Amino acid sequence: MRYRREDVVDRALGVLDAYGLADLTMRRLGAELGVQPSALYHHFATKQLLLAAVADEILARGPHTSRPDRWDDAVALACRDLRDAVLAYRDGAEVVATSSAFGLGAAAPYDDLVGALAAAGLDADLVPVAARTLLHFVLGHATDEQTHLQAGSAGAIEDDPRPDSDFAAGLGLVLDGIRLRAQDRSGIEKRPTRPGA
Amino acid sequence: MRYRREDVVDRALGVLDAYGLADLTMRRLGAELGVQPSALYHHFATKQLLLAAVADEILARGPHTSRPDRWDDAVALACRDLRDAVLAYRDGAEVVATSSAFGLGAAAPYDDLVGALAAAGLDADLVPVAARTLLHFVLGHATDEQTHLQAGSAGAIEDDPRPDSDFAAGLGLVLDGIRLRAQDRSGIEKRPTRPGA
DNA sequence: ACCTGAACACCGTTCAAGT
DNA sequence: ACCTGAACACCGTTCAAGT
Repeated sequence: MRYRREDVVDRALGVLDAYGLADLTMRRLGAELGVQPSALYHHFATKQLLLAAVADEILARGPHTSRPDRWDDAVALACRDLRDAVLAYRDGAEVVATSSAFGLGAAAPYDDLVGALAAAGLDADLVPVAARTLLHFVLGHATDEQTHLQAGSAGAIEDDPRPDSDFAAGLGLVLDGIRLRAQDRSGIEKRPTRPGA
Repeated sequence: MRYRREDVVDRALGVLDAYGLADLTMRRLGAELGVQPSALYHHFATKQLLLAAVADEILARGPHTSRPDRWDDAVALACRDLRDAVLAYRDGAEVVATSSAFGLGAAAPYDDLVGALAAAGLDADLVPVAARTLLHFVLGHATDEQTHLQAGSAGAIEDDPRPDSDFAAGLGLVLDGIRLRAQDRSGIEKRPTRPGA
């Protein structure tokens, strides 16, 4: 059987979701495709590049909500989309975070955020800072969530399941910090930051 | 030669700083100590628990600045201390972040932040949210920095070296978001959030 | 273009046995 | 209490050779 890049990535997603990142090995993936591990190196020079392609595919398969007019709503939705995308696959957050850190893939969310932040009227050198701060929060939060999920199912750790409101609250925190520096600060008056908002 | 837990951790720190996390293997560490790899399992049940002890030691060796009176200064300094601690060892941020995510160690920074945030007069259930948001930012930022550092020295990626001001700017963002929710909001008026502060 | 087969240089972990 | 020696079940990657 002969495969193309996209077939390999598709099967890698399947192995990832079914067995987790630790079991997504070149040998395991080869066996799953009925092929020698060495055959995979015809499609990807290294495992790291395979994982970058997997990360990009996770993001491509995630939701791409149409951006609302208000810049802060657009930023919040970009974060939601990213979160939903990585939570859809087991260990998805870690795969995306690692590829993103190595600069080998997962550039789309950063570009999305920079685009959405452009309308905020921020100081130019604050845009990348804000984008990366949001990225660290979303991916860090999702990684924690998925780590505790499998740790809980393995019975290793006894821990509270962080609710979805936890994400919203943390995002609101960072978003308000950005709003304070934005030219258009209408979001702060419009949305009280005290509980009950 | 016979070793105790602390000797093993100390040598692990040395291997980590000299060769990086990827080369910190049980076999390598055993060789470095002049001992069979299996001997390490007398001190640590798994490699993960060894790494948790390494993470705790990295944090213990880091700075522990005395906390100022203002709650927001105390929070900022706790973040600085954490950052300085993990940056002092190669791949320190990743080691601490991983152990922290697995809940096997590195609990001190979270407790520090919760302690410093207690004086902010936040809604009770916002304190853990704020603490984790800060943790995600500090460790995510430091991990990025260290990843790009070794990627740059390996010549793999060409990337801007993010300056130290980048960290301060991101921290200011999150901190302002917390200040907005604090009972004592004097920090917002006292410290203009626009550039030139 | 895509794959096989075999090899190289490794991993974490277990376990009986030694001192 | 701490370690050895040997094994088990794996890794990522390379490379000549096949079709």
